[in-house]
Amino acid sequence: MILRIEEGIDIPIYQQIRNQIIYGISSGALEAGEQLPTVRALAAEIGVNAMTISKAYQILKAEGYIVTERKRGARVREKIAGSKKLSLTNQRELKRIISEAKLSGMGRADFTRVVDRIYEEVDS
Amino acid sequence: MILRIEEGIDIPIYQQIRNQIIYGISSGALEAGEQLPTVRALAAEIGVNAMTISKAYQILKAEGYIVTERKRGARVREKIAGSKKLSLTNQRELKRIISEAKLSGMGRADFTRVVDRIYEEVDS
Amino acid sequence: MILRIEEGIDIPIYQQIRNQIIYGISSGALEAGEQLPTVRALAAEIGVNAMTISKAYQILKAEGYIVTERKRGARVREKIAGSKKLSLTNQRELKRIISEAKLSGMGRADFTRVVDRIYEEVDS
Amino acid sequence: MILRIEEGIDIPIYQQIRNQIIYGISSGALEAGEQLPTVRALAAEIGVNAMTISKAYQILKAEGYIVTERKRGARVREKIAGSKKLSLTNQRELKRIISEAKLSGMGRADFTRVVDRIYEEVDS
DNA sequence: GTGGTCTAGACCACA
DNA sequence: GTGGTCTAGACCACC
Repeated sequence: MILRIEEGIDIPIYQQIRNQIIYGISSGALEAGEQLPTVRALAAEIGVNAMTISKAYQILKAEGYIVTERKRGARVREKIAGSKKLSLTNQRELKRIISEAKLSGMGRADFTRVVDRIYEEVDS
Repeated sequence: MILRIEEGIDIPIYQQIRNQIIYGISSGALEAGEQLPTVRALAAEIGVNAMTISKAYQILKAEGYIVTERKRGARVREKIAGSKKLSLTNQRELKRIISEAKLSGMGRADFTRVVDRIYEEVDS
Repeated sequence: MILRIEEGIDIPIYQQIRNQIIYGISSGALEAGEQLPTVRALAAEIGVNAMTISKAYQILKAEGYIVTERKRGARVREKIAGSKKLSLTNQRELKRIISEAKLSGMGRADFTRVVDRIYEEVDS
Repeated sequence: MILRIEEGIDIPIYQQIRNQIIYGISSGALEAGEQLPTVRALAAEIGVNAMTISKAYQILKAEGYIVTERKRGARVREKIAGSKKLSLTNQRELKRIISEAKLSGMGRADFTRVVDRIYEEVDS
């Protein structure tokens, strides 16, 4: 599991970390119950402050994706609660993306093809 | 064509305006070549600073969605460049959304159903 | 609206601030839409670091009690979403409190009396 | 009397043990004068460090819920001091919970209903 | 001038 | 040795 942080982009580092870990869980690269790197270790590895990692972990914890315990560190949650719905924020984002896709000339079939490709990537 | 600015949400106002205009073009509410309100008129209408509108228009122009001419103001571009591809940013966002959807228990069919619903909304 | 931070207690400062603001909203001391102190002003007033206040505001924002905007600062949300249920955490806490109350000799009526008293305090 | 330690929750293990024993006494599962398991036995049973159990017992002793005697181990106290009042800490917690309940749209009757339900659970 | 992000330190409770 | 909290600074985007 390798995290890559992009610099020339305006997504906060802690969000990028949060997103990458979600990719990892979703794709199976991180298994249920699997141990995550310690805050300090991950901070050293990607060269950021420990608080930045801590913030990412706290978000993931608040969202129900991981659990953290004092002595044991952070682990992927065994059972992640499934609402089976997109958040309002994600619905809004998806609408924006689809609007832009349509303006770029992509039809519904083209878009679905992209979705399928990503699904396979994530659905290893 | 009515612009609705949501407050209590983290998207900058100029981005919201940019997005809404894209929805408008995508859905046909704004036609190719159609005149957009002047910066000052739109600023007055939705009660924000003129600089904010100006910034939104500049972005839309840089992205190739509108053209601005001296004295005549801004118009929707006649032929919007069709790359038929998602931008890297949008691909990344879509991947994030799909990852979260999958973790929430949505299968590929569930997701495609949401896409279809939004497509119809935008494609009205 | 005065915030009082207690020191000899192991509740994190940002939590205490979060709680006090919730008391304020619940009791009506803080009205819907009312402006909260700026992060820096409140930090100076109670003598803590600005990040500590910021963290409290972010929690309140994530919980849907307040909204924050770049230029306008933080305000009490106009319509606070009502689940009409206690969180699991609060149910667990309430169970613990009731157990301890019972062991101290309080009957159900005694406990209800305390609840009523607090309700009036909060329900000004 | 079975102790269940929940993981993925922010309450320290020694506190969870302390709370569960209080539930037990309150509900009658543990009777006055009843012998508690030895520190080592309980530690082995639920798979935690003996120090953790010891800390829980020390707290319960300091709070007056149990007594410890040389050689004989720990027992539930015969007569638990009945102040018939909530501790200041519990009053504060209850106030917080009621404030949150009220903001979630629960009226006093709704809250009392929850209290009643828990009372029956604890009062079995 | 606002909230948001980030750093480089520090101390603490838990186990 | 872990995550959690806190400080005192700094810079940034937004408006």
